[in-house]
Amino acid sequence: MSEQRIVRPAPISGFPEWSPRIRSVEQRWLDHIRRGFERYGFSSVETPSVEALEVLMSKGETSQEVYTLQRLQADPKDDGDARLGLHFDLTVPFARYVAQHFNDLVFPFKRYQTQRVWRGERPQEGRFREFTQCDIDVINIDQVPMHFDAELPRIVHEVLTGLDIPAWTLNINNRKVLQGFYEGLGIGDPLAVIRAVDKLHKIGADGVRRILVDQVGLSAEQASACLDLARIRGTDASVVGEVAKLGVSGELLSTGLDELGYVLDELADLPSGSVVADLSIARGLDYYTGTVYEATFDDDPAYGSICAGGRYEDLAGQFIRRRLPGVGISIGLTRIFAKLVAEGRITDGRFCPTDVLVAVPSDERRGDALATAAVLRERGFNTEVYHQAAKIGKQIQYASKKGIPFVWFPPFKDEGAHEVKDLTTGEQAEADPVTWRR
RNA sequence: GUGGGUGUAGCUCAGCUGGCAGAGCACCUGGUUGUGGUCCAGGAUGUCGCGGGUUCAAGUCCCGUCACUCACCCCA
Repeated sequence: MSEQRIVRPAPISGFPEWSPRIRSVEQRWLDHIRRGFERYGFSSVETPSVEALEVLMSKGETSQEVYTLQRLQADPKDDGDARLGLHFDLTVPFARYVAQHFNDLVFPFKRYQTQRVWRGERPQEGRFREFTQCDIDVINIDQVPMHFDAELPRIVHEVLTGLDIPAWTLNINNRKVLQGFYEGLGIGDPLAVIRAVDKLHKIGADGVRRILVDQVGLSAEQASACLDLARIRGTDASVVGEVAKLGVSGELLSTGLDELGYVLDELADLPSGSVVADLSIARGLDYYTGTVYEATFDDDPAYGSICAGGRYEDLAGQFIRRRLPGVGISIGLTRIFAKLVAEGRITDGRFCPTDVLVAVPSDERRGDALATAAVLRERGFNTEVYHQAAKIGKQIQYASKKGIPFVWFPPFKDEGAHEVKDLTTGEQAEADPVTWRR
């Protein structure tokens, strides 16, 4: 042992990392999600991990905790580097991307983007500082057809259904309904109400009522009406009628109801209950202006949203003198995956992708082993060669620990035959590398 | 950012009212000559998070600090 001082390795809170066995499953998920997005013709885009701070902050007061980037050797007098921040979502970078590459894109531009994002908040169960989002967005010039508001949840439904995860529900609402309803009630600050109502599932009706009356300054009647709206939930377009029954009217409200009804009708063929209209969800104080989405696990809604998004009127418009509205939705891969990992439900991963380990009985036979491995690889088997001549038992043990299903023995003598051992059954038989089938 | 809890071997933890630092798992070697998983025997491993204080003596008590963790806030 050297005298060298060791740096103790320690986990960094909120920055998850997995063992190879778990990671292999995550990669499978990523492949699956990507295929799901491509089935609908979305293009892939990747943007840098960093954006100029003014881009990240562009939509006014950003509530997100942004990590900034700085060189260790930065000249204190030079504040140039502090102009960069790690992106906290993929929608804002995408809006910038669309504005910047406007001439090279075909509209409506449909893209998917799977990348890590960073938020400097205190980590907790299901809440990370570095995590992966799988985003799909559509941005178009001047207006985005409502078609997409329905297509995105359909894609997400397809993708998530293909993953072995606990039951979940995708809730849908429309900001115009909320805003129009509150305005119809004569409420001056609809955003404050939205923010309060968004907490309904967490603090309950009485808690929300208290905020609405005490902090937002609504009358008891107004607060009651807001709560009546928030209580509405339904699996089909009938919720539109229920909102109408509350007796509030307005142009924005009816536009919102038309949109919400349209989306629900378009999704009517999905299994009942997988997509639910929920007039309480609002998505905090984000940039959404129409449809909003939020999915949670049925048995643990407090775990947080596992999927979220919505329609935004003009995110890209801040970067270009064109009107570029969009609609998008994001799968919180890390949050979903981490829950299953924590519950010990990720059990079918492999430590390595190797199908066959070719044993090396002696240094003289090493060439045979390499040649055999080349043949197997050519035939599509993931093959590794044991790294040194060693006891056969050791080599088998290595394969066994790595979860490699087969160990291949090249002839130990010149006139001998190849043999394969199946580690799951323990059986061993003669085989020919050119014709062998697992 | 605010409040609570916890930091001892690679991992999970034990270590009572201060008195020579432990277990299980994992790891390495062996149980002879070309075969793993079981079993048996043996072995290596620690700035007790870091800094200070009290004491003859601190993993243990006190102060500070950092990290992790839980709740609030907020979100995927």
